[in-house]
Amino acid sequence: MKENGKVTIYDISKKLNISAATVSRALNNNPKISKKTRDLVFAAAKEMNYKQNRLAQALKSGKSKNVGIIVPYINRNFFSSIIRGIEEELGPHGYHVIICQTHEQMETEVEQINTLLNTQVDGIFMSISKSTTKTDHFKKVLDEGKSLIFFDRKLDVPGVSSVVIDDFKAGYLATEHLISQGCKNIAHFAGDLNLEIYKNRYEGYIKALKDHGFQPNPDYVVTTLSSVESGAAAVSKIWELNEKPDAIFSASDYTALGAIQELKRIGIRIPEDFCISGFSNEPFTKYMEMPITSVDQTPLRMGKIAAQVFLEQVDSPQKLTIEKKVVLAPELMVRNSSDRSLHKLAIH
Amino acid sequence: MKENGKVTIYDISKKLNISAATVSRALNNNPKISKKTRDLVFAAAKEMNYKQNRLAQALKSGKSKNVGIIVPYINRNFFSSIIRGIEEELGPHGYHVIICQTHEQMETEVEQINTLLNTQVDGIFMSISKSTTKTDHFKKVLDEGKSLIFFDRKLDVPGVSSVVIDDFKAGYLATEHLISQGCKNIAHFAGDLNLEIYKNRYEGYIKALKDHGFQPNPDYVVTTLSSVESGAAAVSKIWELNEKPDAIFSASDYTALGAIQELKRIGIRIPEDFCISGFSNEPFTKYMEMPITSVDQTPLRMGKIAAQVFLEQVDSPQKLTIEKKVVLAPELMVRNSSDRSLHKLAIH
DNA sequence: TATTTCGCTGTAATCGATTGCACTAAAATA
DNA sequence: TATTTTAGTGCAATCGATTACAGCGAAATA
Repeated sequence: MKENGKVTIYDISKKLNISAATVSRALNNNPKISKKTRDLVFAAAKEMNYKQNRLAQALKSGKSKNVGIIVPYINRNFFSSIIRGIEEELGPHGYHVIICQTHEQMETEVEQINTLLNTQVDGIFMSISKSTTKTDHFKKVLDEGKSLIFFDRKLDVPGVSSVVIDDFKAGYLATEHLISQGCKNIAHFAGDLNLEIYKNRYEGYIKALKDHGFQPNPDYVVTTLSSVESGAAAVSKIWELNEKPDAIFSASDYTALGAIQELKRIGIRIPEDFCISGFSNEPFTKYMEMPITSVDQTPLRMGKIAAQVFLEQVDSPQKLTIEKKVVLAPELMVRNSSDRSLHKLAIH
Repeated sequence: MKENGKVTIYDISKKLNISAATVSRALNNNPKISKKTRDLVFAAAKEMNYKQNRLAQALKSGKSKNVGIIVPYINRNFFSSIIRGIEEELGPHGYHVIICQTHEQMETEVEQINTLLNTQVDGIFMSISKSTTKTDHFKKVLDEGKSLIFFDRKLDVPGVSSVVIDDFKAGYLATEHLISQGCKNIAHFAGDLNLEIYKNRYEGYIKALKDHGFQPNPDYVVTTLSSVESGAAAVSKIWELNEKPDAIFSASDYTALGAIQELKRIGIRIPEDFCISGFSNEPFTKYMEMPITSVDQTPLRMGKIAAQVFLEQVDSPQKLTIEKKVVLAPELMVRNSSDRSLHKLAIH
């Protein structure tokens, strides 16, 4: 009960007339300490309102029991859900999570990694920024003997584990679903193709078309930003084509929404005349009056699995040689924006 | 460049044949160190890839440059936006944010506070859980000389600062707006009235009614959970009344959405026959085909201001005596679900 | 020339907890 | 009774950085 509320093992040791070493051992339930002493120490610790100083422990042990999580923006549903998953899996193991944002800047990403390393985190989880091209800063993490785990957006770096969904398959499934609904001219609203995830979605789309005997049409592929406005603009663009599409597989729910709004505005009926699938299963997709078909990326699960990979690695002595790549299955949530079966029933 | 990549000031001091103290001073730009030595040290530090150990600094200085943020759930738009605001304001000052969840359990909240204190955070930001009734754990934080700042959901605890929006005013504004649209029988879908925020919204609602000559009707107040289902159920409930309401001020966007869905299902026209306002300005409210009127809580701003309050306190020596209470103005976002002016124009 | 001042650097303690090694007294064994 | 074992503790170094205090050589002053 000192002024600043800082009670240390030395305070306890003085009070009980024993050494600080004994207090430390007693608190850690070291079997070499007699039950009598241990009980005394615990009683005194409680009475004096002793709190262990995790900083001191961390300095001594070299393990801070903190991990860093780096994402472009915290307040995106996808990322905050992953963070939640990691926190919930790691919390019970005594870890705290430190959150950083990159704002999609590689420069900031490098900086964040450096400060996290300075803080002695035991590992780093991250989704790379859109502008990330170099990998030196990732290697630094490995050089320090800490594990690095990519989730969703990744780069191939030796020694770095990753947890992603199968974006290729997701693109394939969504496109195949649109085909199954009778769509013949399927457009794709792509994301930044420099990112692996968007490239894979695109390729899944292409493959599905080919597998079902459709010739991919480059005019049907529009690169968009993940925004409602961008989706509406992209619709205007493809609407200038002679042979207009009758479906869109969008790599983003926001562009899908913008597309739907624009299509309705120009009088297109969905899903009768036009089918749409988005991506990410953003909360709003299921709340719409016309719920939007989308691909669920199971972010909570993704976070939990990333955390499990981390835990395996910290416990293992040869952690750096293990490089675990987990690929999760995406789940297509079929909803009204692309589901003609409901509609047909209504017609009958 | 040792095995584990740990370079300390001692390594630099050995290499340059000077003392570690000099290295430390040089790195900290202590003016007592000659420029020559300083340059040598910086060069060596860079060459050896030296990284300061923030744990050691923290232990020595008593300042970890970490703050804790405790929220019920990370992946709620409102909370993740606040976290973002805090991170963006504190990051440039060298702070890291550690995130914890309570899952609305007071027990967990107490635990999280304890582990954060053990980790020697310099301050704690939090929104209390629904089940929080005691305040002992908050006092502990103050006893340790650290600042505690509530945002949104708070309790009155001496010495604890807070940043909230004026929920009373928000409730008043929303209700008054509904009145201005010609609604005569306005219901309220309330949240957990044990929480100050929901109580204030309710009271703002009551006051607005009275101020405009309406007699509050207890039958029109339904306590709901913040979910779509709960909103639909609440509509069913008020629809059993003889005199049915013609508007709802809902303390949650989710219940507002559920209400809209249910009202549409039973054939009520919105906003012609019925007006609705939600609360929180969840992202989906503006994306709906019938965008939902809602109260914006400006979470980003709230987070930034909370961070500013913290910064003022850590810099001030008598921080514990200052107890700052910031009340932000809410912003009513009027949208189609309650805006009859648009509708009238259409009729003309 | 003798003394004071100043600029720069080193010594050692400190933050709080942990742990290898040494030590003592009591118990077990010869 | 003499000796070994064992249980229980203490001493002191350590993790890495900071900082009060002391010290030393060179320049400035008397």
